[in-house]
Amino acid sequence: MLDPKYVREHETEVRQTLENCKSKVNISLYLDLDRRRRDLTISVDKRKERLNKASEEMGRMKKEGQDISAYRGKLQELSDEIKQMDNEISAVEKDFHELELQICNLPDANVPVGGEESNKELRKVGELRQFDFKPKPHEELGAALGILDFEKAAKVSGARFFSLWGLGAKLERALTNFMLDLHEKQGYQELVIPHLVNYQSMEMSGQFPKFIEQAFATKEDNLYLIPTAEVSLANLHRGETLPIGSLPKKYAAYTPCYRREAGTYGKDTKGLIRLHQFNKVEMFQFVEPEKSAEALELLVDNAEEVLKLLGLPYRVVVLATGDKSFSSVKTYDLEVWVPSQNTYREISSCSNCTDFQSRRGAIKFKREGGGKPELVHTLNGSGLAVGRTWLALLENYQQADGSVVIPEVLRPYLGGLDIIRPSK
RNA sequence: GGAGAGGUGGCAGAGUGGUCGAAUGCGUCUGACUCGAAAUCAGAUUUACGAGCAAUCGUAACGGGGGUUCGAAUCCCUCCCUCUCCGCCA
Repeated sequence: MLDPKYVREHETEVRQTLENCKSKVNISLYLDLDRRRRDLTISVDKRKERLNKASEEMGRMKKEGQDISAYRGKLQELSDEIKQMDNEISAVEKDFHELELQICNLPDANVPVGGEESNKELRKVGELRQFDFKPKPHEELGAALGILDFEKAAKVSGARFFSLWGLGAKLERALTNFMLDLHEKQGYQELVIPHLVNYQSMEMSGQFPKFIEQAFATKEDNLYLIPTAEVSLANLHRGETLPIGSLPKKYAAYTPCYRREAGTYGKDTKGLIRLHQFNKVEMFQFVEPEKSAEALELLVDNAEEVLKLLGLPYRVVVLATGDKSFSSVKTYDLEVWVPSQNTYREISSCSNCTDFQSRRGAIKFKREGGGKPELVHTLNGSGLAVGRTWLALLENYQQADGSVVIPEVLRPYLGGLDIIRPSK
């Protein structure tokens, strides 16, 4: 959510930046509703003042023992008028709020303008391995190794679900533990948090109302399965004023993520790339406003560290205005090399949401010398999507015979195992 | 799932129709006293929106929403949440 005052005072700039995001929000209507809301408030407040004064007077008279029965009902008309105006204001505010929820965060000035095609690669890290055989896709490798099975998962749940077996499951757990341990060293507190959240939480983090069709929902309880731990983490401090000394707050949590993937029929139908349920380790930060830009760079660094230690080649991309996340001012994607597809695929997304989420969730802090509470800035980043890490590892570390070498850093998490071989 | 209790300011805790945005205590901050500190004394101490250059003023908020009334923290309806006991359960 944007600051209405800011939109009011920077109309031209807001219009331009939203245009760059291909946001179709009617800013004229927004400003008009904002104006009406304020005009109505001014005139109803004047009436309320009159009513309050008169009511107080009656209270005083009654206390002095005077008979006020003659006045009873005299203020009815004014009271009714106020009620009517309040209703009108509510209606205007409802429209305004509905509109304001559709506006994405304004992109940072140095974010490239345009759609997906304008995303800008910043750097490539790690050597691409030269295979002396044709690298197999992970779904083939996994199936042959007996550690990955989509058919059985489909029997249980349907398309876009997976199951891991034996060392495959252990590898998933090893990766998760490795990531969480690393993030702890990087200063993140490990949390376990709800996977089912209420509407308000989805709205606060920016999922709703725009992406409501992408969420799995429970019919009876009005709860939603999280598409990312970001939702739960962002909402932990909703409505709180955090002590300045407690910032920055850095959290890491491992959760499954659930996505309906509506509108992606036919895309990435094979393998672990796109699923209704996958595991992810997520990092989240609450920071002081002036520190969020730098915090984003460090956050990306923290995510990159996982890939570096695992020895997986990747590249860093800054997303263009039309491709960045709805709530963010700037988003970096980390893309891991997938040999069988001969391309890089997203494995982490790191965003600075500035005060966009904290405004929706009223998350504030107070500065040292006192003063008004200010909104904190929030940042989120995957560290990493575990399933995609699993597949990248299989593909990048495969050998001609179909076995997979385990990177050094992961071996302690697998009881010293150095290679996954086909079971006989 | 059954029965009951309760949700008030940073915390504790009064307040059952009328100057109640809210007693009191604790905490916090400022000042006095002190070489300094403790103790003591005095004062201050919510947030949002709006008007104003500003001082300031207005409105709203006692879990959320609705109702009764000139007037609601207080009465009524409804939803949510928390706690206790019983049952069930990983």
